[in-house]
Amino acid sequence: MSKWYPKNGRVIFHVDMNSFYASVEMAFDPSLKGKPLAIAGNPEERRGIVVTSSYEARKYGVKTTMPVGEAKRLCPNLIVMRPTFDRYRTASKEMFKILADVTDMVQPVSIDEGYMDITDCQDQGSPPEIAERIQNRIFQELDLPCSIGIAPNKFLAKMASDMKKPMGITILRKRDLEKQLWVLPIEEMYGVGEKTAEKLRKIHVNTIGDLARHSPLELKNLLGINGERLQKRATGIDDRPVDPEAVHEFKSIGTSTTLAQDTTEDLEIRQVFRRLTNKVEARMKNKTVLARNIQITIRYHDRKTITRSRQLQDYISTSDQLFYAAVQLFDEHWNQSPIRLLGVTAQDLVEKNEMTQQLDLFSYEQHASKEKLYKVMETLTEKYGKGTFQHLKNPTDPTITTSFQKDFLDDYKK
DNA sequence: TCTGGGGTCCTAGGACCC
DNA sequence: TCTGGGGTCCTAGGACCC
Repeated sequence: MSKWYPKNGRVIFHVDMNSFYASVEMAFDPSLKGKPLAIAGNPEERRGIVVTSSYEARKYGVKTTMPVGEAKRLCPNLIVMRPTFDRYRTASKEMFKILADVTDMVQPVSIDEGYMDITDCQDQGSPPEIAERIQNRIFQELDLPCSIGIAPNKFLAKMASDMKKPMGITILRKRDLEKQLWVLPIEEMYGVGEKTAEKLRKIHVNTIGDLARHSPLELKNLLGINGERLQKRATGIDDRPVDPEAVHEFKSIGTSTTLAQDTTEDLEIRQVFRRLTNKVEARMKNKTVLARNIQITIRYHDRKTITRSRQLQDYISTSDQLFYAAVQLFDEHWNQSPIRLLGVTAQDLVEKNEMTQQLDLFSYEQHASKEKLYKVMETLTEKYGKGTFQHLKNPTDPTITTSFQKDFLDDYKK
């Protein structure tokens, strides 16, 4: 058994649910099993693209992001369903519960996949045994298929889980890279998309093996830091840890919507922004965060898309605040042509509860009077509400601009 | 039959400071 | 007197992933 757990190394799983949305619908309504099924938006509202399809549908050439019309042409018997996200979220939670029974070292990366570090799970059996138990439990208890990749790091585990689907378990050892990984075409590598593949093909890098063996300097010149990283991964090096906390560390919260019809109507645009900011507010409340930066997205009728963002004076969270900031940006930048999509994203987020604990940032030991500092902070906290000290990293910084900070300096100098 | 919605990370230029 | 170089912040856009 110990041969599975090297002294200087890790054992990483990547658990990947197979055609997740379609599988959840089939578990919910078993009469769908064995039929070509696609989950897609409503074409009437211009959201008609395939999000997920069952393996039966894939046989006909149905693919993710394909317009529903085209999918139906390829597969006339295709059953098309709208997504029911609540079902997927519930199934996802159950799935991660099963993973958590093995170890706390689980990092969800999306609704249907996650990494596990099982290096310290030797008492539970060999990695293939553990993987099989996980796969069986998810299948028997939730009626959902998954594939699991077993490897010494995240990248290889991710590539491994992709090799056998559905219901595969694939072990990818360092010594097997040449046979199992290097033979794959370059666009199948995680992190290589259309643009990068095109560039790599031009310098005759056609497989992952070609990438591993190519001149590092040339790759750096072509792709920058990403070139170095991709090559490292191709040779089997990836030190990223499995981080169970990462899922809580949100960097942005945003929402966007494609309009049923392009519009130039000011009232309608404002109504859309109101809906969007209501949604962002609700999700920010859920996570108890505040934002100091707001970004809007405008997609025009010709699909040209622009983003405009602004750093704010204060941390905000309410729909009103988001709305005013968003509409202001919009009025400054809209070129008057018909709009296809609008979006609002809150960025530069901070945990609300942490805001009251930011006193540390002051280095108030350097100030003449602690008591005075506390008193001023107290007064201003009353005036502005709890959590106002987050952005006050250096109260003596002459460049600070927020109204609160000016007040603080004025009061403190007295 | 035209191409959704949710994210992350990286780059690059300009402003500004020292 | 008309000129270096490093560092950080801000903004816009692009690539990629599910």
